[in-house]
Amino acid sequence: MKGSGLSNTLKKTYKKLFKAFSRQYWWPGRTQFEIIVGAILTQNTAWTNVEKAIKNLKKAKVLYPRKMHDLSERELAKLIRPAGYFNIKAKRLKHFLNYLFDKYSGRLDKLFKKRTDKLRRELLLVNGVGMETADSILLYAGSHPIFVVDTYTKRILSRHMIISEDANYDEIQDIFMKNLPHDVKIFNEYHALFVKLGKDFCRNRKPLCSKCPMM
DNA sequence: TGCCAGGCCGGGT
DNA sequence: ACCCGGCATGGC
Repeated sequence: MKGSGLSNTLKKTYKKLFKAFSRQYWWPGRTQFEIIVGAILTQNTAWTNVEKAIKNLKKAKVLYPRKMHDLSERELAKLIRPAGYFNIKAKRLKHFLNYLFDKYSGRLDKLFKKRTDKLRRELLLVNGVGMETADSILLYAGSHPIFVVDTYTKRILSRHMIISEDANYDEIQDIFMKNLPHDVKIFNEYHALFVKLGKDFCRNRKPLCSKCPMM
């Protein structure tokens, strides 16, 4: 599919989803730091499990960069247990915090002042932060205009023949970045709508294609 | 009761 | 440049 056709398809799809589901009010988290922590905890994990972990962190009053940085890895792992992969995720959170304190003295406002492309490259150097996590942090915590691609995005687009089965992350992201205005609100809402559609109608186990608003 | 969930890394080919 | 096993809890 070529340029203008694709652009129209993406805009129509957005309108269809927005009409079906309306605003999603993402990211489900208030502070920038909570969003970053959630982005790491939700890696290949159901959000309901992440919520339990976040609740533990709040109850322990460690959902702040300084407090979590001071916490031992073992203690952190214990608190985030319900999110699964708790040992490796505790390491990943620590890696991010080490980076944040080494380079930005623990200040997220400083971190997010960096240019989008430079910051993205930096985030990808943090062990445990891959492309989706980096882009989620950029868009939802930092309000940088970048499109987040996840399994739902891939599954939905490939099932609807808009992309091929084996399209990789960058290719899919490019489709959106090259065919939509670079608008934080649009990128935010679009990805959230894909997740909503994915959860309700496009699970791997139980697809509900007959009722899918895309059809 | 097995399979899956808003990935990513490290080692192998 | 891919491909694969490992990481782990909770819900349906």
